Amino acid sequence: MDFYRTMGYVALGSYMRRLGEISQQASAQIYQMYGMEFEVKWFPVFLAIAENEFETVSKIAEYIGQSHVGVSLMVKEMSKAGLVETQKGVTDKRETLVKLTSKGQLMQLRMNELLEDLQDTMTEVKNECETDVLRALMEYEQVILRKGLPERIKARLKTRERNKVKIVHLDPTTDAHRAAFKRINYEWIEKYFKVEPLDMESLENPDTFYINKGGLVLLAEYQNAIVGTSALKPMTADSMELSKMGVDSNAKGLGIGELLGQAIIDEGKRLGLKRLYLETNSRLLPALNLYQKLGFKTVKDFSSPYSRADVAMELWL
Amino acid sequence: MDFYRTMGYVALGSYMRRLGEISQQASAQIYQMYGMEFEVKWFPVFLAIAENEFETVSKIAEYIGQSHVGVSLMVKEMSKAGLVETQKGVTDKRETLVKLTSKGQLMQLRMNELLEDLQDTMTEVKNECETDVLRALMEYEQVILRKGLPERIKARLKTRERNKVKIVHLDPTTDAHRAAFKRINYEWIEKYFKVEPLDMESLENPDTFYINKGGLVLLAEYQNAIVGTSALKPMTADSMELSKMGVDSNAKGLGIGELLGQAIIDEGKRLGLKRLYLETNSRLLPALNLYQKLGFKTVKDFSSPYSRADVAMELWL
DNA sequence: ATAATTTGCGTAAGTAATTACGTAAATTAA
DNA sequence: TTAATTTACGTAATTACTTACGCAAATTAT
Repeated sequence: MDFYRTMGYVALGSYMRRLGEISQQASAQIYQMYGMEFEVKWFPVFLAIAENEFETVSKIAEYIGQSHVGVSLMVKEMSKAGLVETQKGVTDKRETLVKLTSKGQLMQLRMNELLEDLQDTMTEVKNECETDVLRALMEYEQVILRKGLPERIKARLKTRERNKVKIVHLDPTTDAHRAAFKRINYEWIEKYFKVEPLDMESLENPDTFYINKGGLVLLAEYQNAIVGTSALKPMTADSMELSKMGVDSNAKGLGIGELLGQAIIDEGKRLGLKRLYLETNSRLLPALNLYQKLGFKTVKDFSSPYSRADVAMELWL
Repeated sequence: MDFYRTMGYVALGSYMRRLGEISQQASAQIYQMYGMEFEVKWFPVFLAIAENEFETVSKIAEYIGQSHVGVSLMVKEMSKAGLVETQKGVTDKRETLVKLTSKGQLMQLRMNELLEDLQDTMTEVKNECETDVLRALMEYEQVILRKGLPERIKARLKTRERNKVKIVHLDPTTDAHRAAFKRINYEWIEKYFKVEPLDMESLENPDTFYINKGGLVLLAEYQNAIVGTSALKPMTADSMELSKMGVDSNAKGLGIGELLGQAIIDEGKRLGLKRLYLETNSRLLPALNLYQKLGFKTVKDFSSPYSRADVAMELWL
């Protein structure tokens, strides 16, 4: 068990299972000591039947938290051992009602003796421990029931992956850059709208359309692939238009849009701009939320060369 | 899980196992989230190999506390998945040395990221709990390692069973009594010594030999069977000789000898005796210990009609 | 040096559970 | 009332281990 102890909380699950298995082996020995021909695994099923006579298979299963199949098999075994007997339900003919036989009742008497002694023994163990294991386990169960481990770790995974995203300037001489810029933007435009002539012109020629005019195109690189784009095109001396903001559908959820947006704002500040402007569509809710989060405010009156634009926003730097 | 919680410490083992299983299911989800094609059960084996390159199967098994067969099978699976590779030992040709492949090393990098995040997550969980589960579990393990549950419960079982033993007077008209008196005493006399004429006379006729002379024969009854005997035979007006103290070999360990001895002493007091006397043999160590425990002291000079008698003891009431 | 024992590992079989799936009865919807 | 869905349960297959056992290499005893 040394391994599990050095691994600490990380291997808590395995450690618990292992300790549990050891305890169950001890239980087998104890049953033997008490002269009981009784399998450890029957214990919860047996107690459930002993408590409520004429339980059904599925009620027992639910009560003890095991599958109905497992209960069904165990009832069969216990039946063979002469401890329980079954009969079909009267009102509901699908049910299998289970009750103790007289032999089972004798076993129950012996079991009660064992449980009494075990209770005392466990109290002894408990008193030798500083902390109350059972309480600790029950509390732990409550905590991970409230919010499971996968859910808890998700946020950490996201920030970890987001940190791996690099923002780079589009290099017009790199084919992979040009291809990704086209692919990612055609993807979302075709999904929601129609590709317009201006789209084709800008996506095919990022150099002449953005960069040579004093603007820029930023790309998000993740795992050796380009997964996000955004562009700035000069409007006046101290303002530019943000556009072509797109994230690869396989890379959604990492917050890449936010990274790109923040990088664009930083670039704007670096270039000494006073204002960023953008046009988008009211159907693109995640985009609207992102722009709002970045600090953009809606502009009322505007006209656009794009037919899909029905919302305009600006950000004063 | 309600069942396990209401059962409390009695079902602690099952409860731990169940919680562990739930945690392991969560682990499977987490691996998937991290994009790892990795089975939960590989975890300890994988870490063992990652820590020490070129571990042997049995060293891994010992380290993680599983059977070497299990490790062998998992190494096979992981080998198939391309994570590890094996080679036969050079100095010891029986050994199978295991190390990570380059794919395994990549997996290890990802695993390290996961473990780092999991570490943080578990710290978060730990902080939400009042009591430290891991500490509690480790403490519990220590306590039951020091003295296991079967050992702890044994004493309680013994007193419970001893309380079921009834001491009764031999009834000469009851065949079962006479038969048991003979059987139990012949058993130990034949095992250690030789049956003497006086044995036969007394064992065949407990009425004329003991009871009609003012003495008595006590029997220990347990589970509807006679499992122990002892007799008192008058010597003088206020002293009697204790003899024929025997316990069925199947009922040893319950302390029946002590019960019989104490009952004999009580009878002696009730009859107003001043002294109990007995003869035994120095080879019968458990018997000597019992008599000493009951308060008998060795008598130096004595003569006995039994050839096996080489020790005499007395108790002043 | 030879024999006996121990050690390392793997195959086969067993165990205690599970999930997948099928059947029949009961319940709900149309 | 008929059809669709849900529920109760069992068989079969699967999983994640275990123990039993056997072989071969290494070590120890004679």
